[in-house]
Amino acid sequence: MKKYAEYKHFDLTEIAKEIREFWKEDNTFEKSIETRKNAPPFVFYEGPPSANGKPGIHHVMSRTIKDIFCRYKTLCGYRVDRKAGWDTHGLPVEISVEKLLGITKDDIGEHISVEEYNKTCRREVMKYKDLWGELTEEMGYWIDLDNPYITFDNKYIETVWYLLATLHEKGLLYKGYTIQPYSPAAGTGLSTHELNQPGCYKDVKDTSVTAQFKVQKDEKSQFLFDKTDTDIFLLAWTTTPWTLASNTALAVGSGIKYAVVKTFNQYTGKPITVILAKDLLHTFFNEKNKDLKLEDYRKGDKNIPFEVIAELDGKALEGLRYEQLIPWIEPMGDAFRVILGDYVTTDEGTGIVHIAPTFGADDDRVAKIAGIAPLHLIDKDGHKRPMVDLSGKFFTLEDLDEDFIKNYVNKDAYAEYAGRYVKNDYNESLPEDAPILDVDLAVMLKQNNQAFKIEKYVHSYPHCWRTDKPILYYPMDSWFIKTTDYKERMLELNNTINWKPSSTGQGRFGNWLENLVDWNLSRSRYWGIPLPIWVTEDKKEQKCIGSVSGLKEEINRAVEAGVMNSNPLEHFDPGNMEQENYDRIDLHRPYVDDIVLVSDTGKKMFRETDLIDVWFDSGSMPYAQLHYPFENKENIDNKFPADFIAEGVDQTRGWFFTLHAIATMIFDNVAYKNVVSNGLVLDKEGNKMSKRLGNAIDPFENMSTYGPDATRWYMVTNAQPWDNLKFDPAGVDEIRKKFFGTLYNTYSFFALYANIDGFNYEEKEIPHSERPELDRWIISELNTMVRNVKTNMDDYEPTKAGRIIQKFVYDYLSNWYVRLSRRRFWKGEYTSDKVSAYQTLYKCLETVAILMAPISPFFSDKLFRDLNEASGRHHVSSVHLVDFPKVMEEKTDKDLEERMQLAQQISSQVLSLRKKAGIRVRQPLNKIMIPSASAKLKTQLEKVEDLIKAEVNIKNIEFLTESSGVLVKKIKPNFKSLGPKYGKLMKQITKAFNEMRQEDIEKLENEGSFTFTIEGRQIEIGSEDAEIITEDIPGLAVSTMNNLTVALDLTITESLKQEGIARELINRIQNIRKEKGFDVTDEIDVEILQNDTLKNTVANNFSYICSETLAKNLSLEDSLNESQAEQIELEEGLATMIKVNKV
RNA sequence: AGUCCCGUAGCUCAGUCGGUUAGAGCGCUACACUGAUAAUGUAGAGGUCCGCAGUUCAAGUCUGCGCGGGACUACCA
Repeated sequence: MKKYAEYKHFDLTEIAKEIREFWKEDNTFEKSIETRKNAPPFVFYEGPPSANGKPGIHHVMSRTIKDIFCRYKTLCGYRVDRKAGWDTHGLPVEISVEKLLGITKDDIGEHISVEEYNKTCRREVMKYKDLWGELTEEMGYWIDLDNPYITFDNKYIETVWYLLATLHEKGLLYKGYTIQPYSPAAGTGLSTHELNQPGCYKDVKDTSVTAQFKVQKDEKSQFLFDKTDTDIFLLAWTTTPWTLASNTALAVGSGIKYAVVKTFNQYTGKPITVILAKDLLHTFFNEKNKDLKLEDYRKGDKNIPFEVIAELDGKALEGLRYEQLIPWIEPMGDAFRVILGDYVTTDEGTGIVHIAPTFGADDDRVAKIAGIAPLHLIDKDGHKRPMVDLSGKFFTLEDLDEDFIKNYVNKDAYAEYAGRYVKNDYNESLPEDAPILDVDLAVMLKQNNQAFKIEKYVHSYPHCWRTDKPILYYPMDSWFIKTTDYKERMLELNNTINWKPSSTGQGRFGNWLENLVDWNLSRSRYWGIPLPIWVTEDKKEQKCIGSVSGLKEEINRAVEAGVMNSNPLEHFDPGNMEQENYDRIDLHRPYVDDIVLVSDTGKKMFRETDLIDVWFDSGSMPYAQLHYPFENKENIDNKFPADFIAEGVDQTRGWFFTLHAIATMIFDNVAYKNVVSNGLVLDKEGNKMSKRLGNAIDPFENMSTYGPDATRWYMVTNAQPWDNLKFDPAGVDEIRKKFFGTLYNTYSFFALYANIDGFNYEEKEIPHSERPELDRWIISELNTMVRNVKTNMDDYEPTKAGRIIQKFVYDYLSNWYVRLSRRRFWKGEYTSDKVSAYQTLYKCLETVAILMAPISPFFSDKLFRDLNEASGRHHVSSVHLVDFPKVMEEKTDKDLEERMQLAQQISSQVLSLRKKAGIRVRQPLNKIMIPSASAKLKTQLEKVEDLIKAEVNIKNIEFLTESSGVLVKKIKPNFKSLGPKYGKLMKQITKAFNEMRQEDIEKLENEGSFTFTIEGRQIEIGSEDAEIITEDIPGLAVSTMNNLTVALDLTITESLKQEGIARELINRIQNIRKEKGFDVTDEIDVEILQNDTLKNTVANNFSYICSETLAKNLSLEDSLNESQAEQIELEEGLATMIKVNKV
């Protein structure tokens, strides 16, 4: 006969190791997919991690979430394919390689060839692949690591190219510019990543100018001129005066109040009228001067009078036109208009913002929206340029296009400043005391009555980390995807996605979509997917390549045209999908850069040197992992869109977005139907984990200390996935001891007795109706649990599901069912009651094992296999291959659950009363009384009476239904029912309730209604409107909880006393049995040294004592041989000697 | 700066539709039990529900404004 495995000690780490090895041997993961081969698919996408960094504890978090639902859906009968993936491109890899090689970006192509550099990247990016593999295995994350998608693979790149070509065909790819940090000293653009290096932001002292922009007098501005007789100026502040020459607009805030102020220019003494934010008046005008008369002012006076002559909303200023401040160059398009800017504040400056679209990202954005032209120059090559060249100086006239100068440039005015560096830092040859452009411009404005205020201003400004020179925000060429064209559709589709939590979807993600800008695809780096776009030198013709075979054909044409000598893709065999074929080529730089194509008109075409944003790589994974459409074209419907994805909330604008954008633009579909975004894993103090602070948790160490199951269970049940998790190893240990320990104990208990009785689940199921109350109860709770776990798992709420399982195991199964059923397992013959107990407990353990399997895959499998090994109920090797339990609604019984709840509560109350009275539980007591019991309550309690009696060791339960005068009652208003009816009167009604006398309460009880008079109004209350509880029963110990009162009779009669002592005696005998190591089935002889108390006690409880202790003979003796006897004390002052021997 | 999340006992977290005694586990203290024993149970202490204002008969719960922690995005005259 097969036995249930029994263990000496409990070690979760050991269990995990054993099960892990078993899975390998058994191919359990493969089986879990194979056995569902023809089942409906549940599509899951793995967000690719980068193996360039070591995995951390937060990866255990997100992968646990992923694993849970994949395993759960497998149990529910779906086929869940899980392809791993690796993110291999991007800046982090490049930076780490630069560090490794001790080079900078500038060295690439100079001191090290691109070829060699990229080779290093390819190698480095997989540096920690093995470590990731270990983590995956040790934490029990089931994913197919043998066939991963890899973003640097040529097949992967080909699909990405296909997607880009599709976008190009739809006209969604275009070349534009963005304002990016640029270092003129280094001659290179900087990424935000580089800008965030420590020490990049430094305090600098700049000349700041509050400039006066002269309002044009026209129909629109007439209302302003009606109020004053001077010129009217809009005030705008800047810390970079050199950008004023590129100003093309002014922005005001629609919610900001502006003041129109009549005053004088402090430098020229001229009377002027200026407009600025009302809130900022005090920074420009001294409150002390407000009573000065305008007409008393003389040029040169220190105190300048001012008068607010009007106030208006920002909206009223919109559309005003003004004269160009520094009229050197004429813009090509609409300009010099007041527009609304969403980001305008009154924290600093004037509340009116100077807009130079060529030198500010925000400026560029609001100007585009308002249709304002940027100030462009045309250089000798015919290119549009900003006013500053790449070396950081104003363009010289020689470098500009002649026609352009003729038509747009005020040569005389500009000539004075052309060629000047905007920051002296950019020109090493300038002496320290060289004139500063900003200062010269300020002086010029001052003289022209265009400067309202000039001062030095200290602020923090980013510097280039390589040259230490200030950076410039500068327009750089970039390729864009016109995502804005699909904004509405993306929003629409987003509404169909089930976000967990929903706030991330509607809030963070929704808002992001609302404010969508075009996707900047360009990265001027080396290691990444090259942009497959070839352009003629005159920029007039483009080709976007969408496949390797397409590229091969184009090259062949180029070779024919004599543009290329040979075809580097010569050995590539179009149409052959073998990996080997694809490994013959390399689509990375520098090889693609060497490819020159020929245009339809016969011109040479060169590749645009940019790489694409790595986020496009990962966003393409639904298709690229399948090499779609080159392979898997037919079964894409089974793989797209995903039913479920999960990643950290930091991916909202990363992977979640790129998946969504590409799916919307190309497939007009969502990429995923359900998405869980989990929060951060912080240390136990709530700080971010970092290697620097030394507070990072090593996932391997944690899992080997506490076991992966405990780690996973802790992470899932401690906080909702989307809340940040404060990770405390002590909490993991608590889970290990409490949850898994309890479950292990419960199993051990079962195994111990099942093995003794030879229970193998061979008997027929005891019919539900024939099982005892307690069994039917736990089965009811079990089914309720299954239903609730299923509901929550279906709703992607693993935390709630886990907590429900926990509650069942602790409160219902261990603390109540097993504790109350213990006797049934070890007492008596192998009756049907015993079989029922075994079947019931077995069923509970088995079901719990299945329900917890997604969260704690190792322990659950161990538990399941130990059970199944002996019973053979399931013909599968693992818990992960069974079907999720069906809810048997017919076996749930709400009344039963409720009355067991009552039994627990009453037991707890009685135990508490015993405690207070100092009467131990072994001392039987006569009765408890429950007053004011409704008929329902009474029927309910009668069914659990025996349980309560046994649990708290009392003889009887009495129900007091009639209100005999002995009960002292208390009444409380039912706010929920009275509140809506009486509203404001509630305070007085509460008072009236408090003043009710015992007779009043009885009247309400007996007649079902009672009437108050409040403010002359008759208030009739019914029994629904009040809660009546018994506060006290004279002479008895009373406890009230949840409107239920229990009174305990503390009287101990002689016979109760004797019974109590008999129990003590039994207890001592049992102890001795145990001490002596008797088997639980051994029969014994007992001799006791008698005394008067014992004589009656034993006589009156003789058979009870014998049956409890398996005593064949029990005798009272006048003397005992002391050497074989033991001294026992039955209670304070009652001691004797006893001899216990095996028969 | 914007968007989002979080703030309840020493710690980690529940708290339904707003309903008057705010709960659990751990930890701490005291005890009980001893055929689950490296197990189990009971009781006790412990609260400015982050603050202020508002709505309401009634606010931990709803609204507004703050404070603190965190994330993402943008970096600003």
